Amino acid sequence: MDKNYENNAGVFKALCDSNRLMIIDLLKNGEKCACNLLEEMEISQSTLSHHMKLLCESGVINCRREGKWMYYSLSKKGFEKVQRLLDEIMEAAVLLDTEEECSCE
Amino acid sequence: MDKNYENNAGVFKALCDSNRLMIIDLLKNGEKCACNLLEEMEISQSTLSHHMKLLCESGVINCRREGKWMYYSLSKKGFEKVQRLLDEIMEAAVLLDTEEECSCE
DNA sequence: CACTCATATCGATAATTGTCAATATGATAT
DNA sequence: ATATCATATTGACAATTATCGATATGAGTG
Repeated sequence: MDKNYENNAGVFKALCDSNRLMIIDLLKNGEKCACNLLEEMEISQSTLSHHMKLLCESGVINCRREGKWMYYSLSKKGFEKVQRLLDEIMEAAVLLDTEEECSCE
Repeated sequence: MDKNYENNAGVFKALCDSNRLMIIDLLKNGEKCACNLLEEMEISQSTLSHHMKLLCESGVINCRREGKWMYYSLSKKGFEKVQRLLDEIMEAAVLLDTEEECSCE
């Protein structure tokens, strides 16, 4: 149980950083080399490498090496997993939006 | 652009903590009072309150006050927003899973 | 082999986040 | 008004994460 919460949280962690979302966005048009990503972002090479590692480990991004270069692409499987996670939450749920938004502040 | 990444990251941040996922899970069967949630979790009252604030602000949870009590429930709208975010990522994307999982490690 | 290039890892630091105990607030009841 | 109960906020601290520069690794090249 608790293990599962931890695991699932890990998947969402991959998506909760703005730089990582930008990386995902940059990959929407297809596979890119790490060096291309680096050019388009204002972060250091080691920081990019760190984010790529996280993204790959969480499964939402695929990578493959080609000689010196690393190529990254979005993982259909990975994102489907995230969707399934969300679906699980929603489907089992009694979702009753009260008329208004959260009324307390 | 950058603003948007930041905003979207915020939505996923709500889901990237195991205690918050547990709270969401506990709310699957319907609205619950903060005090009930507190009974079922091993965190302090102030910590729960902090998480509830985050969850409400991100929009995935509704709250309403009834006298002294706060009642929380999952927000259909909120989760649909998260799904839409994910869809945006996936739909625009050229998702090409290479035959195998990430081959580098 | 030595050299270069692309990427990964390490170690340190800064920033953010989770947590708690203590206290404040706001509602109800006496 | 005072007391009590449920929740929120505050302030402090611990844990985690993002970031960087420096260095290591590993692949290609001369």
